[in-house]
Amino acid sequence: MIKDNIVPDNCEETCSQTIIHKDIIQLVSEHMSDDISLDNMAELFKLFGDRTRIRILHALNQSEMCVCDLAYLLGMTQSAISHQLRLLKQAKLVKNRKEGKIVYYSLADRHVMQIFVQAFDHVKE
Amino acid sequence: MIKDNIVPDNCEETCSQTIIHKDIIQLVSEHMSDDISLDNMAELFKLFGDRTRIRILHALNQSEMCVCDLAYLLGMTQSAISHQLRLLKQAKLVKNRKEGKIVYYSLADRHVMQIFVQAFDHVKE
DNA sequence: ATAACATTTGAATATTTGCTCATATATTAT
DNA sequence: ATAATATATGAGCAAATATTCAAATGTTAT
Repeated sequence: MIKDNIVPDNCEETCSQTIIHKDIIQLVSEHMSDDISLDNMAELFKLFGDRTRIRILHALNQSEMCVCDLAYLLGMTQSAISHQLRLLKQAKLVKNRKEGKIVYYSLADRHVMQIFVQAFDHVKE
Repeated sequence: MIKDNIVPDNCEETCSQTIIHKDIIQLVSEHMSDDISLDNMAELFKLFGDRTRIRILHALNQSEMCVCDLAYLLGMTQSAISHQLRLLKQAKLVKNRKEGKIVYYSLADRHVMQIFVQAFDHVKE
């Protein structure tokens, strides 16, 4: 789908922003993904972009775990862990099952961990 | 490499945190990556986890661009774009070349965009 | 019933972070 | 030289976010 020209012919006069390369802007804007997709990506990456959450996900990639085991493993309060698990669950990155008073969390989507693994390779240079 | 037991035998007495499954904690802790790697990953994802930066990266994936063209394309001030480009450059996600007074930015590492693409697939469900 | 325990949740706090605004730097044009 | 332009940068502000603390919920044991 080709977008309409986003760069008006008279933009030098009407736009506050300076434009140097009309042609490049026009070309790139035609291939820009819609904002919603990019926003969703940013939201996904935002969840990965936290030390606590990434350690939780990495741990759950090894084994299903309950909240207080995670808290002990990561050296954090159970409340802090619970708050983060809620965010991860909202994003459907983890799921849980209840067994008596204990709640076990696990990864909801193996596919997501592929992103994780690929980033891990990159970080190791 | 097998780590030493991180769960002391007498932990129920000495630890403030309750431990329910010693065996699982021991197992998972043996396979936890070192904190520095996970921290580096979190830092990388943090950079991806912002609407502006992800749009910049997506645009630069189409074509090298200068600062003020990016500003126009994304509808933001040149200063805001410049600040974000600085962060992306620090992380070696983008590089730049100078031609007169114009600075052209481009992706520094095609490999990084693989992470981007994989996440994009996931977001589209 | 009551007590103990695992977890959740809301409010408060502290930190981080993205943008704006003003200014500085660097290059080109006159 | 001076002016104009492209970019960079520092300070300040507002919004977002992670954790703590206290209290609520739900389950099991006595």
